[in-house]
Amino acid sequence: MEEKSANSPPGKLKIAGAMRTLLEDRTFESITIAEIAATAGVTEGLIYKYFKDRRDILHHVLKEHYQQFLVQIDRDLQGIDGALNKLQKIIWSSIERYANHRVFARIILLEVRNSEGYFHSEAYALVKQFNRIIIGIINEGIAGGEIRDNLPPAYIRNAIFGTIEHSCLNRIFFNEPVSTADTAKIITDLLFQGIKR
Amino acid sequence: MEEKSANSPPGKLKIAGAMRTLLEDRTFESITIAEIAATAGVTEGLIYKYFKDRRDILHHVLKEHYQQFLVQIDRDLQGIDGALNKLQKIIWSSIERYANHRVFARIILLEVRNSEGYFHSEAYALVKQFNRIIIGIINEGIAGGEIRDNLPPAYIRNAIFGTIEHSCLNRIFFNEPVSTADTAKIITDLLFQGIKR
DNA sequence: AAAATAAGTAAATATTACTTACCTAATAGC
DNA sequence: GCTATTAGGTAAGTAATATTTACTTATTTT
Repeated sequence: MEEKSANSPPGKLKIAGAMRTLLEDRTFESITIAEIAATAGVTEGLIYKYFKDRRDILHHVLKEHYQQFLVQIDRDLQGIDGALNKLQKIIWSSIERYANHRVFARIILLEVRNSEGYFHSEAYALVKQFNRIIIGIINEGIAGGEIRDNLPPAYIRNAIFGTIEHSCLNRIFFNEPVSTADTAKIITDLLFQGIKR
Repeated sequence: MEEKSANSPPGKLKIAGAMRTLLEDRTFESITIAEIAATAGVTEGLIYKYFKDRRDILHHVLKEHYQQFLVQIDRDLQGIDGALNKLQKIIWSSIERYANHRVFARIILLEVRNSEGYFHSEAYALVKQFNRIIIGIINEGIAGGEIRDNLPPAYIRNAIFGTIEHSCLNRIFFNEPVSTADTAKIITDLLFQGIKR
């Protein structure tokens, strides 16, 4: 049975909400089960009714965020033609997400990749799904002659997301605001044209 | 007094060595103090004589790795003229490091950035030092007309390291071998020329 | 050689993730 | 409409493990 957040029991919603709140300005490692329970207003035991362990809560929160993100990306891409135009929009949308959803950025960029379990989570399945979409667009661009045909698509994807992530990470660490429009423009220009004069 | 690894007490060396060994195929989170002590052949108490806490051992190991890396980079750059040639060599050297020093890659790409303490560590000071070198080379390239003058240097740096890291991360996760030469060639080409046809 | 400091140990304590046994309210089946 | 079953929830434990403390032994310094 698909579990929609709408019909999730109130306790589960409160637990996930508490994790989100606490991640706003704390690292995952520093957040204790006792704190989560207190913030959620439930007992510690209940947490283990809904989640396998502490990390499972994190994966759950990421999954929900990523679902929203994919819905938004899908919408953002509608009506856009051309692989480069689509990539440009994806760059913009991704930066916008990181800039306006610090918790999402924190989790995916810093907190999950260091555990084996993540790669078997539902959240990671969504990441792979997004990846396939990107690779599809890149291949479309190569086939259509918009994108160079002597670069492996996976590297192009790595360049796009590596650059975005590195650019957003520092901002997140030091709580600096990110101008989505400016950042997206610079990164798109850099990746499309290269750095060489 | 500067503490050289040469004159570190044997216990401290064994502890750092144990951490390195265990990180070879385990995540930091999963490594316990008891295990470190057992692997090192010392008692748990001794660990707290030399290190503030568990994470401090990690920072210490990273610092030692990074020191080696900086020495190597310095050597690698000798005799190379031109900003782009230097950047190309730095790309190659960085990939080579990640490819051949999995523990180093693990620590810096996955294990430290999620804790506040890292940004006050000696290891991070070395990272900042390396960053200044890179920005210097980029500025040199802009001044000399080799590199476009309408891209902020920090973004160029982000693109270089973001792309390298993303390209090496997956390989590390899934234990795939990395061909330094091929990877460096592709990334350099991609970043220098851009992805647009 | 005495004093001081560094290296190292063993056992206690403190923290915190996770379990167990239980209660209560809702709900499905007859 | 009564009963069995399950879902939501609690409180008090247990177990794992990071960190401290008080102490012993070796090494240096004067």
